[in-house]
Amino acid sequence: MNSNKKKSNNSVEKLATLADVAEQAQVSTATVSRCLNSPERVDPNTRERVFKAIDALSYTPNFGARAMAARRTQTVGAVIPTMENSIFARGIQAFQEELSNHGFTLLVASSSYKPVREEEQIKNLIARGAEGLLLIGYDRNPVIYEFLRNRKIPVLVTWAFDPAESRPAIGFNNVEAMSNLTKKILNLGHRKIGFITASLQNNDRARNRLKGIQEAMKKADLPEKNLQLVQTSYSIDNGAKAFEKIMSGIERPTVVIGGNDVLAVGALRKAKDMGFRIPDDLSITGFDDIELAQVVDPPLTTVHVPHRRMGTRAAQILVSLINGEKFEKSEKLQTTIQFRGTLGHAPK
Amino acid sequence: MNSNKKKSNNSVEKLATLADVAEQAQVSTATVSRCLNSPERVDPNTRERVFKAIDALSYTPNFGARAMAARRTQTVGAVIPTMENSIFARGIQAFQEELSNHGFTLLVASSSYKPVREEEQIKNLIARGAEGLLLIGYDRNPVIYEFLRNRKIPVLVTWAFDPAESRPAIGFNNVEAMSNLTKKILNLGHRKIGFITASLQNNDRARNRLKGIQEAMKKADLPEKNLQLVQTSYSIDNGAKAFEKIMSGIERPTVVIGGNDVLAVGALRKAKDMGFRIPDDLSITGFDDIELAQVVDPPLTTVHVPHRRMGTRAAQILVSLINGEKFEKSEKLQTTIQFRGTLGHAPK
DNA sequence: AATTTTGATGCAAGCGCTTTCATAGACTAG
DNA sequence: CTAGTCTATGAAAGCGCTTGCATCAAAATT
Repeated sequence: MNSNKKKSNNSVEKLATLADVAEQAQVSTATVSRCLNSPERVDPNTRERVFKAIDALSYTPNFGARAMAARRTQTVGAVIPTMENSIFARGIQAFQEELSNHGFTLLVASSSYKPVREEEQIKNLIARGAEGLLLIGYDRNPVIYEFLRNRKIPVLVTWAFDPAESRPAIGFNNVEAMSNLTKKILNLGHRKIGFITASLQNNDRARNRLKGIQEAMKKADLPEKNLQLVQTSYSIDNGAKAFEKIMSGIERPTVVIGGNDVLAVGALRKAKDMGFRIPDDLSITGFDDIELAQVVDPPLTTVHVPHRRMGTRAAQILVSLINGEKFEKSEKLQTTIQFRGTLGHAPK
Repeated sequence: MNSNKKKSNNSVEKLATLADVAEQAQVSTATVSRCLNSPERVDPNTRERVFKAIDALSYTPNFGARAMAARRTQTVGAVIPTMENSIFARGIQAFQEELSNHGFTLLVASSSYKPVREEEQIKNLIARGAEGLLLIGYDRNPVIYEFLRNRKIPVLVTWAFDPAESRPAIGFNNVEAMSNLTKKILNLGHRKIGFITASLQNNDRARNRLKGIQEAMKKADLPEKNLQLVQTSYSIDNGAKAFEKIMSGIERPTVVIGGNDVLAVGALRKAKDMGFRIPDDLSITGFDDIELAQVVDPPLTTVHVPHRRMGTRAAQILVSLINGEKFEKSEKLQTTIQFRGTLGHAPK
């Protein structure tokens, strides 16, 4: 009741295509296509025949072909620095959920905090048809922004909000957030601060957090030398090592600020190992408020970031950007300080 | 020196295509294509012209078109239950790294532990041209396996290894791993066990871990009622709630086994809140050995899984499967018990 | 000098879809 | 009964690439 009409296609066992479905259902490919994309435009009887054929052949549309023909992919891309720890996980998850509410699919890639790799991944996502991009932070080669502009790909920056920048963004003001935290810290009598941060290069968020600390310190008339800085990459172990380094100095700080929770937790672990009582002998703070922060002992005082809200809203904005709607104004989310157990008064 | 040869394409500002590059570089599209795919086959001078043109037009190949024409995508897909916590992160990261050593790109999707969603995602990945699939655990609708077999898509199961199953897999034997842990636990004098697990439905890994416990208990002649079971979904809070539930019973266990680290950590937190001294009053164990396990206090005794090795090896196997090499034999990785601070003798 | 080999390139046929435009039939209205 | 309106469908022109085959000039071989 069927078989080789065109070429010898039953010997090689090729995949079913739209055309195969069409043949099986005795309709044109146009009709099959319509069944898939706007079923209401085809007669119920025909439709049923078509879907039967689709099932029979276990046909799946070829995304590439479809994208090419329709010139839309309903896909957006996101490049995040890492999937390894959960800093971005919650936000991205929410982003993805909201995206699928709007009929979009998310493609995620990670850059391992390497600009070159980020560039590759961006191109890769574009090649795969991403119609919009979610990027973390502002810092990147202007050439990339130019490239994206040429291709008219909307870009939304997240995890950061800088009033001085004009491109679309949703996030929080890293300077402000960290400055607020530092003020609290200073109010508790701390005068010497250690700061464990990710590499400041190519990372505006890290730089701005530092800036926040510096501003608060300046406002309190503390000299720069009262701030001890260690750059490392994000991991618990590195946090621990950095902490050791800071504490090996002659001028020990009374509080160690982690550039993020992962670093802070590493510092905390090491601090306990070294016999510090937290927060009596030493205070430690984090940034992000990821799961980790709640389960360490004592629980970590940290800057809470509304990750999920950020992700959800980011999806909405990006979708409207893709739909050509005008971009109004970058959105700033409020961070709050989540007081838990690791921040206390400076020891006498 | 250029402009509208064909159609009015300078008004509408379309994206540069292979043809545009070809025109600009005064060569055929075939040559441009070769420059991209096998540069050694084109004359260096020509090549240079072409690359100049590519730059000038900031051209990026269209992945869909390329995939369609070449019938290969150099892409593999992975569907993991969740990105939210880091259970799969390390393994997937390693998987991805090794994949790119082989020139493949990874597409990740998450199913939120929902079979239906997993099915969708699998189809989606296939539609996007995934040439092979990494899946977590064995349990899924046979129809899906059938579908995949029809399309000749190699599938590799990971995070599990079951000698009774024949399909390609790399992972660890969940029954065995948990049975070993349970033996240790029983050796320490524990007789009443609480087990907090993910839903057993559609989750062979969870079921097998339970089975491991049961087997060990049976071997020690303990009746089934000595095992108290709570099913919940993976999250720290749920772990805490489940713990509370277990402890609200009349017959309190002396040890609580977490189906994974996340659940265990939740239990640990709650246990401390409730005033239990760990491990003196109560023991707690986890499974996976993720970062979390090391930083809680006391650090969690858990089953260590060689995530990275699993990911790397999975990539190698999948690539060879895609290249049509015969599949030899599923690989079993050894888990070990990572003794830390939460497992002790049963209280007198 | 004649022939074969080699290397660089172009031509053109698809790959599997969507979509515009045309057509045919079934109704409705005048 | 004729003209006008819909509705359901099909024909066919691409979408942006790769690749087998053909071509041609230059290099190597006789």
